Amino acid sequence: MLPPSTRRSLPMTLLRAREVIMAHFRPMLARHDITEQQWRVLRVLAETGPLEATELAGRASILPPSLTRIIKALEERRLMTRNRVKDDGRRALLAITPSGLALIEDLAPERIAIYEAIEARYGAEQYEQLLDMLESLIQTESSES
Amino acid sequence: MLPPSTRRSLPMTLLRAREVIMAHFRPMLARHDITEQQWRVLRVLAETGPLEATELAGRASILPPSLTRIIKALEERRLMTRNRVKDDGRRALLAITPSGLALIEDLAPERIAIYEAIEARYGAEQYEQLLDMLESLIQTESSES
DNA sequence: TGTTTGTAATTAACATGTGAATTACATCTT
DNA sequence: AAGATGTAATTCACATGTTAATTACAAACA
Repeated sequence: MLPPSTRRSLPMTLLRAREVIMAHFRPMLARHDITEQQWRVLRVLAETGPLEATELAGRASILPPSLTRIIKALEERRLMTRNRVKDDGRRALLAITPSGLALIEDLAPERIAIYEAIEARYGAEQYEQLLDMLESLIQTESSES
Repeated sequence: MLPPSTRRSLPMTLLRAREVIMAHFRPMLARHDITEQQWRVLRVLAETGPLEATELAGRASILPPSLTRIIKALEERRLMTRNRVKDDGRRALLAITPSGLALIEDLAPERIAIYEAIEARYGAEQYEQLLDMLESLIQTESSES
C-alpha cells in the first residue's frame, strides 16, 4: 500500500475544508475585532451558561494555555467574567456578560445566512450526512488511546 | 432557523475531526523533532519535485509568512535547499535534499500503518466516501468569492 | 530613460497551537 | 499536623496562523 498523496490525505483534506468554510466567516469576525477562538469561547458560554475553564476548553476545542490568554483578553473587553469558586481556590466560574451576549445576538442573523448559503450550495442532505460522518469519525477515533 | 450549536457547527466539527486524526501522527513527528507543517512541506516536495514558494505554499496549505519561516528552519537542518531562478530575482526553486527524502522514506511504513488502522476502524468505504465528500465541499466553496 | 503598475517574498505585530515546566490548591496518608 | 500525591491553571519557549505593511524585483508604458 502506498501512503496517501498530499492531495488526498485525510488531515490535509480536513484542513482545507475548514479553510474554505472559515473564509466565509472571517470578514464578519474581523468587522467586530474578534478572533475565531474568542468567538468560539463566547458562543459556548452563551449556549451552556457559566463553566469552569477545563470544561470550557474542551467544549471550545481550545488548549488550556490558549484559553488563559483568551480569558484575559475577553475580560479586558468586558465580554466575559471570572469568579472564583468557594471551597476550591483553583477553579473559577467563567460566564459571558450581557455585552458579550449582545455581540453574539447581533451576529446571529449574518451567521445563519452564511450557514444557509453553504448548505444551499452543497445540498442540505449532503451537508447533514457530512456532519454525521465526521461525528462518527470523531467518535471512533477519540475512544482510541 | 436557529444557528447550529457549537456541537454541530461545521467548522468546529472539522477542527475536532482533524485533532483526533492528528493525535495519531504527533508522536511519530515528535520523535523526529519535526513539526506537522514542516512534514507537509517535505512531503509535497518529495511528491512533486522542486517548486517555487507560492506553488509550494498552496499545495501544503501554508501561508506565505509561515512558509518563509519553515524554509529557514529546514534549510538549516539541510532537509531542503533554495536556489534562485535566473531571469527572475524574486523567485527561487525549493527542493528536498537526499537527507529530507531519507526522512520521508524512513517514516513511510509507520505512516502507512497509522492510516490503515484508522481506515480499518472507520471502514474503508466510509473512509473513501468521507474524502470524496470533503473534496466536493472544497470544490463547491472554493469557487465562491 | 524614468515612472508607474504589478507580483513574489519577506517582515512586522499580535494571537493561537503545542509540549514542558511551574505554581497554587486539594486531597490522601500516616 | 506534615509530607506525598493529584489536579487545575498558569507560565514559558518556540512554531505557526493571520493580516497589514514593506521590500525586491519585473513588466508595461509614457
